[in-house]
Amino acid sequence: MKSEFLQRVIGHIDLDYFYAQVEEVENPALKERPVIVCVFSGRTEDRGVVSTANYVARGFGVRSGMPIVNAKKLLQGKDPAVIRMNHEKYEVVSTRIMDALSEKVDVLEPTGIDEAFFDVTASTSGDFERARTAAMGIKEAILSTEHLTASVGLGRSKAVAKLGSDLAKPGGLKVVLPEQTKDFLGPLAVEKLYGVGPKGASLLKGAHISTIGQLAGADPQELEKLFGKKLSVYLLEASKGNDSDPVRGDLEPTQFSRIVTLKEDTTDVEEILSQLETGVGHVHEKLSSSGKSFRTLTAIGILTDLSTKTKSKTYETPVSDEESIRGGLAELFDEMSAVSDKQFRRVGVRVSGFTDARDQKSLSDFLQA
DNA sequence: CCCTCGATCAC
DNA sequence: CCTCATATCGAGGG
Repeated sequence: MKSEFLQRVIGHIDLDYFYAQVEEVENPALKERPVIVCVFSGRTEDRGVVSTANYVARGFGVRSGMPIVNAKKLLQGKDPAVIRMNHEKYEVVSTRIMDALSEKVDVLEPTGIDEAFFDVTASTSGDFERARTAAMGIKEAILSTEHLTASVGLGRSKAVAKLGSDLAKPGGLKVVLPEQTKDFLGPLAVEKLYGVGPKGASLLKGAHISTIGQLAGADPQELEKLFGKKLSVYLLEASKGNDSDPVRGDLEPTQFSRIVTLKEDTTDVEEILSQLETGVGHVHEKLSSSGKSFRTLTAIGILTDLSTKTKSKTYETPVSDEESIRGGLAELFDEMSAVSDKQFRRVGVRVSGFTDARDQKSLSDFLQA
């Protein structure tokens, strides 16, 4: 209970250019070369995007999300290493690191395969210098055990910590003391703030808000008109480093999904279901391995113009078998294609509305009814 | 309160 | 030219 009145000490850790760095560790000769780890769509030989590029490749202008073809142009004659993404491999490394990390902090909240928030308020008694030492130890441990570099930010809130690790990249440590928070955040561009993407940034620009400092001084009423209740309140808090969302170590996934790119655009439901079969298997496997059942099934379609259509159904009672997924999807895609005759480019499946053992219907519930 | 759907974010 | 996975919000309808 002693941490009850302490100012929080929050960290954010980000493994640098993770997928590409894992490949470098496995094959150190790659370090001198541009490396791009790619997701191939399977449409044609070279279609797809760059998932992660090492800093050598970034030096030539390559960015993640960039079509592979474009990246290759930028790396013409630069001896690039083009590597197919191997998610399983990165998952193993990530799990090892996250497990070790969870031993070194009070609370760890992974937010992706290569990043996590952590809380060290209690173990440092709220002292940022002790937290700095802990963070250096964490970076050192990852370097010596996995040969990987990471960037870390420390601050009094998640938004501050995240911003810190971002500015510390690659390989650095940024400590924002509570009393420095305002000066640190003030001059930064709003789009740097966690939760502000392209759409939000452009809305803010329209309101003549371009720095986090300006956001902090914005009229709450006006912000609410632009962003709604929840988000406007969050933005205002985060811009002052006062976002209060806690670091949670106990988060369970609430959905599993899989999207595949079709060999070619189509409206044919049979074809869609056939090509989505591996996706169904994947989602079903995730359900099995996590021991979850779901109630809501969603068919996802991404049309030729890249707009997204979804259609979902909720089962009366939780299910987890593959046939409920397959059969449900057939219905949903039939209904979807009946409404619009647009062609699908990518299709997917999502299960959500998990029920855990606590509120699972038990035999006694049935006997009572 | 529950369900459905689209949008946004960020990985 | 344009991958993939997840969480969250708000609107609209019941």
